[in-house]
Amino acid sequence: MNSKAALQSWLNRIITGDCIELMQHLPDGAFDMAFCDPPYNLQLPRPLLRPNRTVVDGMQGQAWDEFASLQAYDEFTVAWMTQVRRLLKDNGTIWVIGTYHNIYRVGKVLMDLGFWILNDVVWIKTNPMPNFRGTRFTNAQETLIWAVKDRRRKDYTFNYWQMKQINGGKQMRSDWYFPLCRGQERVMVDGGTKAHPTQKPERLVERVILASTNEGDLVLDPFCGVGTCPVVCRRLGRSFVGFEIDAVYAELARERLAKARQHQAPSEGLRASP
Amino acid sequence: MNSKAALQSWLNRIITGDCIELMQHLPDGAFDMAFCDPPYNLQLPRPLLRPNRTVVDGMQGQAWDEFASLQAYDEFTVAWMTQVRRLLKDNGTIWVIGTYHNIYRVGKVLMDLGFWILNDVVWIKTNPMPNFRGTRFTNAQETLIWAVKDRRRKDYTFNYWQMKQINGGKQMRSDWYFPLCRGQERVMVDGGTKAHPTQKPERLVERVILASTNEGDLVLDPFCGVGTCPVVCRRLGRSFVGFEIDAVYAELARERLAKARQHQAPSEGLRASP
DNA sequence: GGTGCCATTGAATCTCTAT
DNA sequence: TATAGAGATTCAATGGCAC
Repeated sequence: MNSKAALQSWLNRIITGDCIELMQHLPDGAFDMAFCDPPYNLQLPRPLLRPNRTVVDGMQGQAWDEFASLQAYDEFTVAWMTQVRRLLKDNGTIWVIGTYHNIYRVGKVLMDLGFWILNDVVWIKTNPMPNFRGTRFTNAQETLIWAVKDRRRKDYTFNYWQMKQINGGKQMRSDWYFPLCRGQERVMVDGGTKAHPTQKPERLVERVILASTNEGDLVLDPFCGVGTCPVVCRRLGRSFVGFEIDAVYAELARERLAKARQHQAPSEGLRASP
Repeated sequence: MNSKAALQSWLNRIITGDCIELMQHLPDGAFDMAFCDPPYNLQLPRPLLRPNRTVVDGMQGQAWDEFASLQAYDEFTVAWMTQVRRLLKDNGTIWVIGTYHNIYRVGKVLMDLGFWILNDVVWIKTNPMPNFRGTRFTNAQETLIWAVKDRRRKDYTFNYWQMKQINGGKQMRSDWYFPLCRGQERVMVDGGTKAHPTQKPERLVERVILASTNEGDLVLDPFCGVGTCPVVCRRLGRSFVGFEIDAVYAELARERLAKARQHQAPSEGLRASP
């Protein structure tokens, strides 16, 4: 199977497997945007207790987030990001999300590979987890880096006016305020436990996609987890290819995707006149 | 002159010169905290010097030149940060402030040198400069990284309760809201032009110092510009050593420092009983 | 149905000391 | 060096349940 056939067969689907390997089957320059939510390499040796002595059900013990060293994490980053870069159009953009555990290393690699940073955006959490021990500041934000593949291309997609409209008529800023993903949106298993420890809120990903893609664009999601980005793409009329190495997450993502509302283009009669 | 004599002679003074060279005259482990506001990779205020004092060619546009520039900036960062690390106590902390132009590279070097990140803090600007061309989001924040020299040392200074009090009784978060440095505080020359392009607001530096030092502590400021950190140190009763390579900035900083209000320890009779 | 109280929980590099 | 026990310590949002 050639690379264009592979793309066709994976279009709007979630594929189980290692994105670094799978991306090698896809053709150069096929994607308009990539949304990347890689493992953060959190390095949590011990469980954390709340003041009432209950255990925080967090990232501790997640094998997929454990790397042998900083160097190993860097090599992993170079491997996946090199493929993502190859798959993007020259005026395509990449979004990467992370915290201080990984974002500085990821951002450095991104610059070294030739990406040109357009903004860094901070997702300010309206309801972050406190620092229970009083040893640091409440860790209240995550960072997203937005960059274009080729510095010389000024024709990357940025829906300035739509962003301005969303922001009440004022230019959209780089600080975005959303709560954590909880409630009905959170994917659950076994009755009442969260399926994925780090599911992102749909509203966050929605703003990313609205800002930097147009209807019909093709989006790459190499670490799609339980499928937040594919679901938002489907709702907003963007095509996508999603990869997820964990078979359980991938299947949950497919089920979620099947239930997601599909985008409806406005009918001819309802369109605004030109 | 030995290193302890050098420290004594520079105490609470602003020294004109290259911090990478000057720091070599100071003794190991003398400082409790370092506040570092290094030049950004882009729009450098002066020709970028490699650690070996050769000038980096400022030509723009060529890929090899961009890479050489990034690499030179990394070398510069390693050079100054290695010295800062040597001068810190093992439980001392470093603060570095930057934007997306440099903070990812600086943060990566910081981790590689063995610093252990405690938080990244975002300074959200309440009055940022808009993006006039409408090609990106308004760049509304800068990033500060706070890290301890030795990961194993848990006894770094963090004035948790004071921060909580400042924040209205709730745990201080990592998102801080301050306006840009303007008005009376902004150092001006020639009647009405800004003396320094990136003068930081005193309130921002004040929170940094209140959070991570105690009265009488010794603070290192290797890039002190027009002297915001020294002024705040003086007002809050912290000692400091400040370096600035630009003689004009350094002199403006000294004049500003001379006018700054000195910290007054509460008199014996006014102190709270133990 | 609405309101109020209580329990639960979240990408977290979260202590100190004795054995 | 690793483990166990004592001890100090949390904010906003959601959901269930009583009234």
